Amino acid sequence: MPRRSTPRPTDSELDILRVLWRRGPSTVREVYETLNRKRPTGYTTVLKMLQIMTEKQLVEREESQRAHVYEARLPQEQTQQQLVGDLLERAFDGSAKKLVMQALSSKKASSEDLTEIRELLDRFERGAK
Amino acid sequence: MPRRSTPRPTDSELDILRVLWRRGPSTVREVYETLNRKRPTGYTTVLKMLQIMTEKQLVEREESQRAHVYEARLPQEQTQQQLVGDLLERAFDGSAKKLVMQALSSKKASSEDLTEIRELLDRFERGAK
DNA sequence: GAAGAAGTACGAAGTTTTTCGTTGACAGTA
DNA sequence: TACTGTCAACGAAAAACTTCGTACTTCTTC
Repeated sequence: MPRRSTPRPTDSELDILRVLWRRGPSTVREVYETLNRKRPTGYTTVLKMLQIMTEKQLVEREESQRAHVYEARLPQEQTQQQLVGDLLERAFDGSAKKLVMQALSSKKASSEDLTEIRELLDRFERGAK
Repeated sequence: MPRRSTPRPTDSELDILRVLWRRGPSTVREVYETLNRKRPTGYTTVLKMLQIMTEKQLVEREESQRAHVYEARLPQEQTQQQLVGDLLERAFDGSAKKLVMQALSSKKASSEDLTEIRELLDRFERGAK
């Protein structure tokens, strides 16, 4: 039975997705070399991860070339959406306010960022009140 | 060697922590009964989880009574802080702005919430610029 | 004080996640 | 054609997570 929605990526899977989002479609070797700089990993480890992620539908595989090319199936924003929504339910009892406030105190945002966030707030206030 | 900082709680652990935060210090049975309403679970499963969580220092155990009393070791806010900070690094490349924007679009916050967030923004702007 | 209820501890088994060695296929080259 | 390097596939093993049965202890009540 096919899965309705992609499962939440694990930590390692997210590491790989981040590479794919940044680089775009990539071969195993490319992912491996990018990843290896941050966190020492074996080539076959990355390969296996990508194979598993293909099964889970987290990535898509293009097999026309000898070196298969992998691509994230969902855009970064959609996965972020999923992860935030998930955290919201699991740890914040669905209170977006609390999450936002914790996020803002957790890391300084720049002045420009704060302005952008204000604009977003305005748009929300006006729109879906 | 003692662990410097508590590990990130897993999904099931978070379920239990949420109960403890809501109820305050509780016996296994109390946690079990609260949890069981939402998600069918065996008593010994909850017990085992709490034992493991004690080892991981996620909870503290008071053994003076026959029925041990468990308590979350960290306040909810601190754990939320940890989880948000973690997600921030892992999925948002450290951009609090993006996280906040995704959080706000993920779930409607009330008008009052938006106002509170604005106040927080002001405080940030003024303070740690 | 024996029976039963309620509790903890322990261990085991199933599942998922993570890592990597080995094998065999394929391509380029001397 | 044989050698060398690159690749995917597979399987296995270790670790983490999750669940629960069983055994033993302690308290209560008749």
